[in-house]
Amino acid sequence: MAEPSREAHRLQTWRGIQAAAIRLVAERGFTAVTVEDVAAAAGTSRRTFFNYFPTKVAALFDPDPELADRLQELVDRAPRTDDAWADLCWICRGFVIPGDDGTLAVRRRLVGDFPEFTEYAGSAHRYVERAMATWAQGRVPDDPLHARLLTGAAGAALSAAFLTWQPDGGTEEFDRLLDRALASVRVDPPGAAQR
Amino acid sequence: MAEPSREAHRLQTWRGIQAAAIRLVAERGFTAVTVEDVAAAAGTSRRTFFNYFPTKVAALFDPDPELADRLQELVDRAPRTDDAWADLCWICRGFVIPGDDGTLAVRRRLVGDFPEFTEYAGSAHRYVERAMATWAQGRVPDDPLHARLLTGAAGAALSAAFLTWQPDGGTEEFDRLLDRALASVRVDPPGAAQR
DNA sequence: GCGCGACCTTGCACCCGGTGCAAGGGCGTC
DNA sequence: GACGCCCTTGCACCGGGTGCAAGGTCGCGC
Repeated sequence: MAEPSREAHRLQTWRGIQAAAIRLVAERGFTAVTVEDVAAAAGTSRRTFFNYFPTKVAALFDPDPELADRLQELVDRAPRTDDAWADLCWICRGFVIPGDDGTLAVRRRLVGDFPEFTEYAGSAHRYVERAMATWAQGRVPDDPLHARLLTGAAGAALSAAFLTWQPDGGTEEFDRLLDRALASVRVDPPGAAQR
Repeated sequence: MAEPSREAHRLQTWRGIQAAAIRLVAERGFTAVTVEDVAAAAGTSRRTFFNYFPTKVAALFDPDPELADRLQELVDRAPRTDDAWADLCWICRGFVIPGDDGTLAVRRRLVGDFPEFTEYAGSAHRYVERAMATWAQGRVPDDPLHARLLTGAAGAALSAAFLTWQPDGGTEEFDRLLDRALASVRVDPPGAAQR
């Protein structure tokens, strides 16, 4: 209703497809759902599906465009202390909490119900890792090893917390798990003395 | 020559296919080479290719069976101190050095020449991560978060070192890079006090 | 109001990775 | 020498992903 004004309409179909994808996959499992099924359920064509999402997994895990914008802002607002790892942890903590309207739990349940998915869990948050990667590259441009370690370790913490988390109450809340995960990992600059 | 004795013959075709795959991909790039090309170059059929390798990437990155055995031995021989992270680092260091007959460099060059590959670099050493994952699970069975952090962080160190390394002399040797990477990351048990 | 251009949708044809099946051939064994 | 196992291969098929071209719709300037 009202006039969707193109851009709004586009966002609407985007969400329609993602919703359909998540629903169907949650019902039948990833492999048992074809792109065609999803497209049909969303009321569009197969070809249109690929106009919106480059791959089948993307339809499940790509972030809502509005959320993606907020993530970018978050990265831009990140603190810049002497401790790059601490700064990155700050970003990580910010990533999840604000935008969560339950989709995180849905995805976690997906992974739980269909183990085939665990391998996607990594690539799942690829967009997050990409954002962190560019951040790290800008942060320590003269030390690529350090930069890669930072994003890699943060990614490891994120996915460890995500996989350990049980949204239906078996464990602590996700943010607490993530805190613990981040707290038990340290990435020091190459020259620093450890322990 | 001699009588290949079935098992030996099998190993031989396995290596033939992997060699063909690596060679072709190094020449033309991953996407420009089809499974059919590889099979033909290895003197077998497309179908046979899939008898040996489950996926196209696997043909490039699956470890030589003999090497895989050695890796398993390595994991079994791993030390068991109070410091799980240190033990895991020991395993990591052992992973690469012994088996390296240049294939590591070849693969690194592949990734360098065809950026499309960087995303495979992670899954590339998936078998290593799998080995580490089962190790970690046995090592800290009561703390899944910690177990996942261990393998995740180790994986991050491995792939950071791998991606930073330039086999043609631009940087330090791979094992030194890996040492530095492992040294600058710490994973402590959840309860421990940091810093 | 008209017309034009940009964008969006869709169908179609195609490529290629991956799998099940079933037939055929070679090697090892009893 | 015969039987059985494994290995190979072709064939047919599914499904993900892409290029292309036609048609429709929205928005905008005139």
